[in-house]
Amino acid sequence: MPRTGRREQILEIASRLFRRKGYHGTTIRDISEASGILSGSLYAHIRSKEDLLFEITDRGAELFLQSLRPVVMGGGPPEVKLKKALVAHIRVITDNLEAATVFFHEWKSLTEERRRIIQGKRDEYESMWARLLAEGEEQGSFRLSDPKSARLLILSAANGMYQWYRPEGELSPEEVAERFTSILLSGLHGEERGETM
Amino acid sequence: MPRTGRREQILEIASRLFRRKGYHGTTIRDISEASGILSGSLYAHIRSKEDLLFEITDRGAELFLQSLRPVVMGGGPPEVKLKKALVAHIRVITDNLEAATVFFHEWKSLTEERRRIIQGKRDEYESMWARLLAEGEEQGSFRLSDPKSARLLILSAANGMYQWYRPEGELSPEEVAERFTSILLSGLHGEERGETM
DNA sequence: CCTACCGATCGGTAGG
DNA sequence: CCTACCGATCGGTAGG
Repeated sequence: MPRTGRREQILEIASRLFRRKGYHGTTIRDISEASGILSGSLYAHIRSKEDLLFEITDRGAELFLQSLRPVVMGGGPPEVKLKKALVAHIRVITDNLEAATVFFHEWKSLTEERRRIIQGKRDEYESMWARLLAEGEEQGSFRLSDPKSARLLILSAANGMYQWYRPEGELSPEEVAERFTSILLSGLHGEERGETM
Repeated sequence: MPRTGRREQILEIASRLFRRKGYHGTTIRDISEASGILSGSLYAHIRSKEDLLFEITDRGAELFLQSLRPVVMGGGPPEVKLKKALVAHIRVITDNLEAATVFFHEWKSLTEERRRIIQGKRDEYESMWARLLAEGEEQGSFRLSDPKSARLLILSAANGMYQWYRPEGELSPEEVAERFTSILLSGLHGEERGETM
């Protein structure tokens, strides 16, 4: 009978390897060596290599959704919600750097059916951001000449974080979110400082 | 003797496949079938599969560098240069969607020595953007409380375009660049409209 | 979770 | 550019 947490350990190791070498660039034997379980024995814990990719990717999607949902549903001024959303997004990335990277980078390697599941969750996440921006516009906080461009710019900037954020860097997730919010709200022409958000 | 353009044709096909399935997810036989050349015969044109990845990636890097260089070197107000830089960046992506995607997505699959070459060109590109922003700050056009965060936000947004830009979409590269510039300069609080840039 | 293994496929080559 | 092929490795399984 499998020791408790063994499967979690395999998922963590797979996340790390998929992040570094990609899904197709990682072999079952790589995972075997890194986990100290012979490759054939891995199949006592998993059904297939793709199962690992799906589970990592799907958990990642859920983390993003679950952390953004209360922000979008909650109240407060749009500026505050924007910052909270960015904090939530960055927190998911910084707390799950491997899984988040695999989520962004490798989900297209899933086969049809499972890729569609992830695609659905990505769409849901994107539409939550769209709602947040639309609300800001309705309330007069944001003036967006083109909401779609604004959404794409913000999401690209937020999604790109997994490529450069280092937990050991000088800025905390909250500080990065604060600076991004400042630039996004006021632009390069004149950032506001010392906002009490 | 190889027909003229045969090698180019192979590179184009490889770009398309690497974009869709990733480098490790694409086999020599995939390229063989798509190009109508038997897999063994491909090696009359290339030395290795990795050669293809490197050539695609390196050409992509050069396209980005060569299109940004005249903008950074040239004169004009920082706002105009920012927009020109975004136009140049988007143009490279839209005119070379496959190669640009491979450049962003697959360069880490290169082996040590060649990955370092690409890394160097990426650093060079990033530092050109840094110079552009620093110049804007020196001239009083931009007020950046944190230049590094600003650079990362802008580059992430610009780099993310390969993931969503569709040539057949409603916005031309210039129009996307204009909207991005507007948001980046003035922020969501108040975009300027009808600027004569 | 191990031993022992399988058929399929991989990138690449020899000889024309 | 084709024919014919190679050794290595792949994801996965049978039987304990």
